[in-house]
Amino acid sequence: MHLSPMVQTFALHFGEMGSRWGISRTVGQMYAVLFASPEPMNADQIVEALGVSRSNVSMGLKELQTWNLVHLKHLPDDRREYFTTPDDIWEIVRNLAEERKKREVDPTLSLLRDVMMQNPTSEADKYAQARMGEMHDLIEQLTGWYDDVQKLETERLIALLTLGSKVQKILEMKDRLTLLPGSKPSGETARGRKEARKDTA
Amino acid sequence: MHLSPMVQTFALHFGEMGSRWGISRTVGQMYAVLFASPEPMNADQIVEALGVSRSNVSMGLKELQTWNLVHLKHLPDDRREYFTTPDDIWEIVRNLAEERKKREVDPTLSLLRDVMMQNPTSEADKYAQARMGEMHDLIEQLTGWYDDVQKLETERLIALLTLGSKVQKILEMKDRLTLLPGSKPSGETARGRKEARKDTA
DNA sequence: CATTAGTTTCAGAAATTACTGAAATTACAG
DNA sequence: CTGTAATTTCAGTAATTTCTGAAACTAATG
Repeated sequence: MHLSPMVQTFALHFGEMGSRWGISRTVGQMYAVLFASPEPMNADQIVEALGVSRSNVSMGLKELQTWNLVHLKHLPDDRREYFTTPDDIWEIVRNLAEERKKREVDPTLSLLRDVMMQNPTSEADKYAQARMGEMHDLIEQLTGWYDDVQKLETERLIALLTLGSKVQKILEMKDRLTLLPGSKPSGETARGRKEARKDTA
Repeated sequence: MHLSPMVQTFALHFGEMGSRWGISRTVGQMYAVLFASPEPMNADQIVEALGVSRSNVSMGLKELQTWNLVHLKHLPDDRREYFTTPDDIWEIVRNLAEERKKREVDPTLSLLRDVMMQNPTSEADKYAQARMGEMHDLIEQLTGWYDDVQKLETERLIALLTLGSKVQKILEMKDRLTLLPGSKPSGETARGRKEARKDTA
């Protein structure tokens, strides 16, 4: 590995983490190196940096591209391909979430929906089905929130996260205010959803 | 596999998903079976259900326990150990998140903090360090939100998620109201954070 | 259109991870 | 204690995943 100690530490750790999240160690390291590099890098520079085979880098880059985690660049008077990571780190998180949703969450939801259509052949199956219904609803709840929030610009998203559960306080406050003209309390929407669940189960 | 077609479908899919998230196929299947079972199950029942070796189940159960994903039960007049998954499915998500945070996020934060203390030996390192700083801040932002929200009871959490980005609307509304007495707009906290970032970079 | 730089593919090798059966351990009952 | 049921450990094997080098492909260059 021809890397400064700092980047090396980072790359090794990131590779380790990658391997716990379904990405191979080397691909994780490759991403770390690209992420930390001030300039776009070509495949040979990555080979140089990590001491792995050229073909391995080629495959890794291909994988990173399918995850939308790197951008392809071309430098003038150089026909090699250069790669970078997005400048806005939140974009990275968004792309990652988007891709995992597409690959893992959506198929799971679809399978759970299918199962909900079948009719159970035993008491145990009936229970299993109800349980899967719970899981289906939970995933929908989470992805619904995600879809909603995903659209926000980085600035707004950060504001929302910083707020965290303090929203509750503001909601109460809003309730106190809006209750005056006799409108519905804001907990309503959530409770409505919960009730819907029971019909399905 | 001695399972109803419904649970079998579920278990196979869940095993597949598990393997993409750093859990072995079999452990994923084991969890699916436990999750879908109306009654607590003992190790031999899982062996029976999935057709894997007894020792494999033993190890799998141990792993699930280290993740806090199963509860141990004892039935009267039976000294075998029985296992269940929590009734509240949100508890499962919480435990999972908690454990992953402990194992992956916290060490990463700690490493990033260490790197921030070092002094860079080159321009490239300087950039790398700034980049890691961005990552550090992002993770802290996310885990801060998580820590905050994690404490909420299931009901409240669902309400919050259902609200999603609509909070923004309410914030604006709140701003309009609280601006009257001349107090600060609520975007403040987030923007303050962002500025802090730049000092570090 | 031949040469060459750059990239990808792919079959087999290497490394890692998962699984098994046998032996060891634990923990309870008589 | 002794015997037995339940569980765990672990060394070896099987299966899977990752990685490599050689060959094939692609496309720009003179």
